[in-house]
Amino acid sequence: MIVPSDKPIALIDCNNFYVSCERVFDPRLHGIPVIVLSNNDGCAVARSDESKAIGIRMGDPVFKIRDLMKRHGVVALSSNYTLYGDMSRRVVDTLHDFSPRFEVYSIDETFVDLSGFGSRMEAHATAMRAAVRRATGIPTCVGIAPTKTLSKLANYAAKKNPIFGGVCNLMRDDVRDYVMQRIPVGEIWGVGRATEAKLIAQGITTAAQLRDMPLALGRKVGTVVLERLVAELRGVACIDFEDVPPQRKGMAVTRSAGTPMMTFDVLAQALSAHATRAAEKLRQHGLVAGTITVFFHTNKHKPERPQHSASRSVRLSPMSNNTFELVEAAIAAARRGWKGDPSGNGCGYTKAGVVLDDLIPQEDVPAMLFPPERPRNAKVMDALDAINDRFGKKKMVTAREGFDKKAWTTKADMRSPRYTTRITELPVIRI
DNA sequence: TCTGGGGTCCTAGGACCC
DNA sequence: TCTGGGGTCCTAGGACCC
Repeated sequence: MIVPSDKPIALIDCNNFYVSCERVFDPRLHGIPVIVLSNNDGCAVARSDESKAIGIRMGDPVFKIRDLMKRHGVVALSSNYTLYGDMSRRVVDTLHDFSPRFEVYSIDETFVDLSGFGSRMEAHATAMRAAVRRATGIPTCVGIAPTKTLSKLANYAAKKNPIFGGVCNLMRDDVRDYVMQRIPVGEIWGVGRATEAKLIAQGITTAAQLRDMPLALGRKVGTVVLERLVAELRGVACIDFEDVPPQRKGMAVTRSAGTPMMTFDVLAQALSAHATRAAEKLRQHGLVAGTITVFFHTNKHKPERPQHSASRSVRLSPMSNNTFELVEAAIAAARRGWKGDPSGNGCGYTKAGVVLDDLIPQEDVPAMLFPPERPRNAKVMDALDAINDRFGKKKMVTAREGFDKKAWTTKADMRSPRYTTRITELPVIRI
């Protein structure tokens, strides 16, 4: 017998997180439309309320909204992940005081177990918001409900409707039903464009209607995922609370190029840089990879130009997190996928990446009967990491990557200072 | 001129085995 | 002329998330 859950789960979600981070350090950004751009300064990935109000949508490409931005004086900033990552850590640190059990779900959202707070849970959530605001300057909203999907829904309501005062509690059936009848099905966590279209075709347009859909029909229209989602909307918890992060399965470093990469050398430089970064990430997490895949492709938004895309994988044996081994493997794989004209020029690749799979903790690597000679051992990697840690990223790189990056590096022309993590970029106050 | 990056999960279908 | 069935594993691709 499956019974609905009565354990309250809170979702605390930072409002317009990237923009809010920027505003903490530059108060001039308050009250005006601000957007934060994706890598390569391509699209808007975060918008202030003012930017949303003038019609800028999530993911809008900058070149398409240039007029709108000019008309309304929109301030656009390149993304500054160093800053956002550090601010995110500070937000989570604050939450430690509010529950022994929480799950950091993304850079700006955390699920918090509020079991045991009884009738005080709303007051507790309000105190949590105030504490985060005080400690970091970041505004948040909280949704409370018996399942993760419903707490996402509650959070959405808290953000949309000021009547809730930033905390929406959907533990009560009547409030929950009221809210669910008013939320469009496409806004539900787990319903994307494709599923939304299928549901609307079935006449299902609200969260309440999706909740009342027969489970079997849910499975037929979608998959087991949609069936589970329907159950979650009924208050049956199907998605586990992961307070211990699961072992990650893959890892990727991919970038768009500032200008198309025409020659194999330039592509190899970019892929070397990505493989180098990927190896660093592996070592930071104490992992090794069993498979490396490289891919590169031309600009899909320009179908009138010649198109080409390639993806090649290599097994790493022995498994590795060694920069030199990964760079070598990446280039060998790229050579197999490379397509150039007779003069040696390629198609102008605009994006390339390195993907690592079959990750396991370094200490779990199976021993080999006949291990190959590996002169570039862990000590060299330690030294490499120590130098780049002390003197700054990319101070020491492989010759394959080199220091001349103009041909492929990503654009980030409007990045704010790394206020909290670089001593040279501290904010300065003049009195 | 200019369109992000890094993840997870599920399914279908082919290869392979007995 | 007739030519199985059931299981597992792997991969590619789709959908979704932030």
